[in-house]
Amino acid sequence: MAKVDTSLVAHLPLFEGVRPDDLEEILREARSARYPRNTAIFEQGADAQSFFLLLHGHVRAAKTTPTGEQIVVRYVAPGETFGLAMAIGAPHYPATALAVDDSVVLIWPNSAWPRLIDRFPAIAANTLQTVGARLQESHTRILEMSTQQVEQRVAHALLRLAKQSGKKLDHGIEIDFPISRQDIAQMTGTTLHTVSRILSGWESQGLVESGRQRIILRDPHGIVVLAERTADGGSA
Amino acid sequence: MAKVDTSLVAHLPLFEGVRPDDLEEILREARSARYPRNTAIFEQGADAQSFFLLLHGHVRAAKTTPTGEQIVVRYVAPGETFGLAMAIGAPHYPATALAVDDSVVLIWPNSAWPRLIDRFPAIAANTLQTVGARLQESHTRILEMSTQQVEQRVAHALLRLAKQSGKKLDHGIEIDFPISRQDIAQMTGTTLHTVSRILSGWESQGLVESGRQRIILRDPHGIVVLAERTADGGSA
DNA sequence: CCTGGTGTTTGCGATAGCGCAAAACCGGCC
DNA sequence: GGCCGGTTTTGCGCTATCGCAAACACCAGG
Repeated sequence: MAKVDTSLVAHLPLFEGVRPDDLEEILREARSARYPRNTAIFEQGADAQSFFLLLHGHVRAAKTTPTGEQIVVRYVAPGETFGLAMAIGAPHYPATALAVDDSVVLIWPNSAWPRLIDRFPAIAANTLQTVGARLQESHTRILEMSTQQVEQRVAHALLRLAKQSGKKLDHGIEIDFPISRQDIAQMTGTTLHTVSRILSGWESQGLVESGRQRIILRDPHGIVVLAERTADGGSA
Repeated sequence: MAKVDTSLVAHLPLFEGVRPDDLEEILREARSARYPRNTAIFEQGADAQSFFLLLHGHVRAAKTTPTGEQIVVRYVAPGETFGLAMAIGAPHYPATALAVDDSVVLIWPNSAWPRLIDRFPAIAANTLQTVGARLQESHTRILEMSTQQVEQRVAHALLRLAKQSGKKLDHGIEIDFPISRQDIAQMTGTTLHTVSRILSGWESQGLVESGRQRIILRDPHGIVVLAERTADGGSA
């Protein structure tokens, strides 16, 4: 197994405040693995045995109900951790992680966690911050679902994706991994049909350009405007 | 200011793994305060200067949109922490905290936080667990809002409240603080009108008994059944 | 080049729940 | 004991969005 260069990960929030030689020790406890597109990294409900740091690619974390409906909890971008079940005291993974693109991850056994935070308290503090940030995002999402209509929610979702994983183009921003109408529906609490209708509408207004599992924001600012619309159409 | 007896708080999750004499030192850094019913403890957007531990009473954390709509993020029960903005790296409180009942809290200045987690790493770990638990709850809530209809969401909300803050009665469980239809609407992403209709319906079926800011679950099991209903009425 | 399969578009009816409005209720305060 | 303000109840029309169904488009593989 190839050794991971510390310089690749030293700047990540997770390791802020960790000394370089400590970092080397930390990385020695991890192994790396590659997951091809559309393979599962772990399944919801499985015993949580490891936690992960995404190096390359994109991972979708999704939760499934007993009746089979799914929601997307989040998309993981390179540099972010996921599968932190142990850190937050859960014995099982609360969601399923799927590589939506060929992905490379670092994997630590859960048994390493107590030792890590004991020796490097900064890691606990950093993790607390990122989990806290995710909590805030969740609350924002709940707020949106409670108070906004579908079109605005979709707009917000796309803007967040563009910010997190957007590739700047000559004219516009492309979301940098395969994402379907269904995925967006599962992020915003609606159906793929409604998402499709909305995107079609936006496309005819030149706001976006999209196709099979591919979305380009041609007019990000226009989408921001949509996202912030109060609710009254405003079409004089 | 009266000194806080360590035995009152020693068993709380926050202090798990902290030695009794350390605990005393920790408590010395806090002051306590009393907030009468319906007074604000802090406002959304204000500089986060302190974090809190609720000793008695009940606190509602709510988020407001720019346009004035509100959602209830959670109800804080005695023994729980709130206002952890600093711990999660936020310079401002992301929500407003209101004492919904006469409440007593311990208050630490944020400046104490770095020192605390430095000297007592268990506190960081414990906080990570509770924040993680809240994150999971948020995800569950998002899942519910995405996949269930209003009646089921209200059922789930009441059950959670009953579990967290229910007072056992001879026959039924009473939610132990004043809560209005509007509050429940803001927890479930609906309107007070719809909540009122639902509770009226349940009342006529003997499932609940309720009045002004007061709810008693007379048949908790019946509500569980409702909460788990797939969606098809089933009235054949 | 053809074919299968997944993802997308679109039409059309059905409806859960909203939004507004008005009335009834309730509890505490003066 | 009566008044006042917040809370709750209820009616009624409306509409955003779902749900189903069918037709399409596109990519990958053979």
